[in-house]
Amino acid sequence: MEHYDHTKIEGKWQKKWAVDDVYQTVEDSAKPKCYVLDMFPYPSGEGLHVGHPKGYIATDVYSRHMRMQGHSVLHPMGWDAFGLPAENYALKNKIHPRVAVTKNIARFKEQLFNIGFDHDWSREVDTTDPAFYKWTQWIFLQLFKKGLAYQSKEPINWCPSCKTGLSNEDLEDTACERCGTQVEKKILPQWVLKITDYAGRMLEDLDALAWPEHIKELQRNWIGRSEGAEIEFALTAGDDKIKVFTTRPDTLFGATYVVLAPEHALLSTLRSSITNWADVAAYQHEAAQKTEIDRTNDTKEKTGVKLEGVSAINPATKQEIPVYVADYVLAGYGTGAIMAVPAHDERDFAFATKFGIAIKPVIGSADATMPYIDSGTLINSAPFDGLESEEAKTKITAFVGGKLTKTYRLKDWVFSRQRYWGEPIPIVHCSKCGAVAVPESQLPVLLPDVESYEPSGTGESPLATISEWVNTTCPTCGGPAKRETNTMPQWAGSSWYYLRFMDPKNDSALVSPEREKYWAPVDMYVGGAEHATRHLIYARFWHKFLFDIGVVSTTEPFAKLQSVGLIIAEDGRKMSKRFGNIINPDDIIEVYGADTLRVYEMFMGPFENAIAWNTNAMIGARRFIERVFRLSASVAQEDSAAVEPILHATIKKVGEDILAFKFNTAISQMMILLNAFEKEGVGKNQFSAFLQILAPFAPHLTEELWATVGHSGSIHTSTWPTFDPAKLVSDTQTVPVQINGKVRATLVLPTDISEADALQQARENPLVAKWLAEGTESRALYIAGKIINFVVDKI
RNA sequence: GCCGGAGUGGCGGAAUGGUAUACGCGCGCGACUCAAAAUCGCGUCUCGCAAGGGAUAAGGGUUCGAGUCCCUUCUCCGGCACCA
Repeated sequence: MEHYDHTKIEGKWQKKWAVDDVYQTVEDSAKPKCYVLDMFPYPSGEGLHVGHPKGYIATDVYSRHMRMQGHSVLHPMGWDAFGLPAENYALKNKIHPRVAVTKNIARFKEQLFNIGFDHDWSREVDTTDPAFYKWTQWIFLQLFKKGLAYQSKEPINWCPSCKTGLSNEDLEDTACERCGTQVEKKILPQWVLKITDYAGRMLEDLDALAWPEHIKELQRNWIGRSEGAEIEFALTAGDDKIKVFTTRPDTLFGATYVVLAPEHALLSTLRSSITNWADVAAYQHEAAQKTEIDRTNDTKEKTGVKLEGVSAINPATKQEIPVYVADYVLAGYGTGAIMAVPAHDERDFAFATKFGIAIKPVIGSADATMPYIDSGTLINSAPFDGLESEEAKTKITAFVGGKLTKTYRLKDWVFSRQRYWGEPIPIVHCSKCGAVAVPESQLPVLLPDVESYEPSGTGESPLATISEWVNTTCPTCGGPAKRETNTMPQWAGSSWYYLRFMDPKNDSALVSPEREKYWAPVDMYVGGAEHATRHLIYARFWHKFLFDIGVVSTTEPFAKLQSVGLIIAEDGRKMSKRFGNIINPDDIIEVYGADTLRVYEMFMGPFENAIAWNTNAMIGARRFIERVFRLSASVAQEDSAAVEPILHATIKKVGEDILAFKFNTAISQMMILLNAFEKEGVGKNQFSAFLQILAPFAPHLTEELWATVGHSGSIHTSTWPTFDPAKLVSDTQTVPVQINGKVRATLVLPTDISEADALQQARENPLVAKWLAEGTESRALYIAGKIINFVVDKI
């Protein structure tokens, strides 16, 4: 028998599959469809390491299985090539991002090709292709027209190293997620997307999604809903009112002061009434200087300034209470103002204690330890005394004319980047007409070539230096105008790319309604959990918007989601060029073969677990592949009766496990089957069925042996074998016998034996009889096919 | 602090409430070989000569029977956090 030459076999089939178009997407309305998608990669300059393909292998196994099960399968691949990673790589290596991206894509593609994936490359998309980003810009215009894209001059997160503004999702605590630099606050004119309008729906619709519970939980935390009330406090000066958000309107009678965030707009409005304005202004200035870290670090020591000359009226008690400005109240949450109830809130308690403000208990008993933060029965709140908190919340809110409301932790999406390598924002600024949408007929607004694409750091994009591009005419009035020079964030293209795969060549719509109806939603989406509060938030937001304007027919983009666990390096650290611990799949494939790599990565452990790469352990996968190859030489014409039950059990289990993403147990079951084949023999039909269920994992080897055994056509377009439930059970089965829960013997019993006969046989077994004789049998039970248990009371 | 998830051999891990440690790696012994590699066979939680006993982070409970369900505690991982 020939030696197993993986290089020859794998190369041969990869070429043939490409030539024969084996994996071309077929839109057959007679078949159920299945859209299987990976989170597409950034084509970085470092190429793929063995960790990247893990998710792609899983979707490959899944999509191959679905194809063999008779589905129309869409399994595409593309490139998320705009954004900081690609641009930083280009800057570092002194080549234009366009050139770098082209080169990197070619490299990635070759690496993916070597692993033998079933991607349909005729549907490849690239977010930096003008034919693609035309539609990214189009979506922005629709958002703009609906008032969901607006300009803001609020301070935003600024990364001094990447020299660009960032969204909340781009942060890792208070540092830039890309480079780890602490972000600063910077006031820059920004385009912001009103994702908060969708917060409620995004939260509510999570419940029905077939996503891992922990991913949904991450999103729930990120969106962060609080239910409470907005209540207005009148002032002793002027007509303005302070609107506060509180989750505890039941404690309103205990509100002994009000706090405004330092950035609160009302402060400057009240300037003329505030007699200690200099102190207040100084405090505002001080707060503005603090970084996010400073501000959140002083969790204990509260600071603030009392507004002199202005007081508020508690709408419940009608008492005059002081107003403070303090930075423990955040401008960006709720209304930027709170009613402070020191008796029932830890922060308010600390502040009131420091500043000598009255503390009035209104829940529980007056002598309880303060602050008492739980719900309870109201006191000191006539006429609401004696009510429970829950009921009081509604009644007190109504009593003072407030309204019950919800507020979210989620912030609007800062959408401008002061960088070169992104989609130009299709807006023209006209001194007469303001911000004007570029007409859709003029899309795409092409990203111009530029001599220096280095970020300026001034808060202006590098595009601002190209005057011939910047200067244009206003689409509305025809007068002189300037183009918007900020670009979109990296997340823009990835927020809708999955739609483009359905209809990648369409030039008149981002996706045709027919194609969309056929393929949507994505049936299985696979990627890292780190995208839970980034890409997956943005994509859901855009999708819901596209649903609202009638572009898509589903309210959610991704019906099912599986998160892939990282492969970490053998040294236990993250695989990174920095640590020099990267393993390149090309090297593994050269020595061990693509099928070995695929089987190993699926066998390593549960798909969601982060597991260290271990080249030693990978030998097991290689041995498995070789044993299958060797076994093919001793396949008999006649089937082996002895392996029938285990063969059918394996067909059943592998099919179920693939659907459940339990690839490790699917492979172990196939190993058990292979062990049985080697021991008991295997017939041609049995071996063929085995090859078919192994085919999604080891497509090259199985394709080769499929032909060797005598089949024509590709195994990958063959029909998945069916299992015969009648063959799952053999005539006899091994049943353990327990005495008081301890196994004392095992019996081989006919499958259809009655309880009485089973117990009888057990009692006659000498090992069992010995134990039964030691006491009085008080109970006996036979769980069919599972176990026999005798309860014996000791004498 | 709040919210998730997880703790099983030397390692990755398996186990609809029903023989804990499948499958694989590693290790040991043997066969083949002049020898080695590869391959194949046997063994491999722990105490014990054995009969038996003990062990799924710790402790309790439910059950004929618990890794699995319930309660308490500990540890690790992830998220959120001056969010009113």
